[in-house]
Amino acid sequence: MAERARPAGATDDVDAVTRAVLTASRLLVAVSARSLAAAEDRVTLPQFRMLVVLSTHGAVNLVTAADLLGVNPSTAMRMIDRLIAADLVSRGVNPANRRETVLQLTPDGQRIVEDVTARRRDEIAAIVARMIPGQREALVDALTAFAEAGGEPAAPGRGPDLYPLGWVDPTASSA
Amino acid sequence: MAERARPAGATDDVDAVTRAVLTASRLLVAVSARSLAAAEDRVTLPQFRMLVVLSTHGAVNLVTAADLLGVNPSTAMRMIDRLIAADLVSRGVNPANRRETVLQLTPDGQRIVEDVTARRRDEIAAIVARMIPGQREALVDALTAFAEAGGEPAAPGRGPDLYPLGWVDPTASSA
DNA sequence: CCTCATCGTTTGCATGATGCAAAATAGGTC
DNA sequence: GACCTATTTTGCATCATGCAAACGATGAGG
Repeated sequence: MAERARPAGATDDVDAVTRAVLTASRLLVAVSARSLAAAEDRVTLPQFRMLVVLSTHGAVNLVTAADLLGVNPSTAMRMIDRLIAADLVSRGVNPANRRETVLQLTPDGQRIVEDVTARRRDEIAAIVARMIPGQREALVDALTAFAEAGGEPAAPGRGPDLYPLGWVDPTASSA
Repeated sequence: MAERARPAGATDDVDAVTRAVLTASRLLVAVSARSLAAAEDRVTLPQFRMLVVLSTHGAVNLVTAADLLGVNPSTAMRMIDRLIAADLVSRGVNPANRRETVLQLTPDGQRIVEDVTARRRDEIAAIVARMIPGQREALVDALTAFAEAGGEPAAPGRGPDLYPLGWVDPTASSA
């Protein structure tokens, strides 16, 4: 819609950028999928997402974890059961409020998240390293402008950089 | 790994770009998630992925669809059953080879894919439209260089532009 | 023609993810 | 102590998933 409603000049402009964004998007998804692949024989994708949530938000109770994940508490409940059985998550009782549980990653669970995260960072860094320095600077500026236009907080070094991690791409398989 | 093994100068450079890429990545996932939301009360996410496959690859048989989706034929089988029940996909018999089926989108199925695709394009176009023209050009160049460094084919106008469409973001919900 | 290996589809079985609704449990109020 | 609320847990139903086996159609040799 947005592009169709304009004279040809501005249209082609926005359209070209959109196409470039979509292509880059495809690459990013492919990178993430590869990073994830390593962990997929230990946990399912939803389980990994739960690990990410616990990794970024530390000790939380069940409803909070469910909210952060955007799923029903009952779903989170059974997922946690399985993760505990796999020794990736621990469940304790909040001494201040005995009706709440306290969920936390075990060292094993922490390590899985770190491994995938590191792998993804490395893959992106490797791609970036193949660009010439001038392109790198330009990319930072361009992406920063894009993220700002899209209203995405620039995500400063907030810990171990966990972001859009844990997706599935429908078309990546067809590539 | 890749960054840790270098002196500080080059490291910070690559690191800054990596961070920018990850931020942009998060935005792109958020955009896709929003585009998908509209369709999620009609089909599940795996079902939508199947629709995308059928939309891009036209009439295919079951094993092909399963391969494109990266799932077991039995999984694809039952998914197709449900999509047929919802009148989003049709199943016929290949007259040339009666042991093969021919799967195709119904008009309804086609429309769902088109709606989500259009919504996503529009959202990205809207973001791009908020950037100043100079930034837009720079973004195209930068992303093109990035995609090339990552070995992603620049995806020319190959039809209705279907790409990384249909993911799930573990951290998007926590934003 | 009949038989057999093969390919594509389908079904059986088991596990995980998911949501809604209801039960059980713990905390706080009057 | 009765009552309301928040949290966890369980019951039930549906979808997604893979592996293995059964079924059905093709095509090649005999």
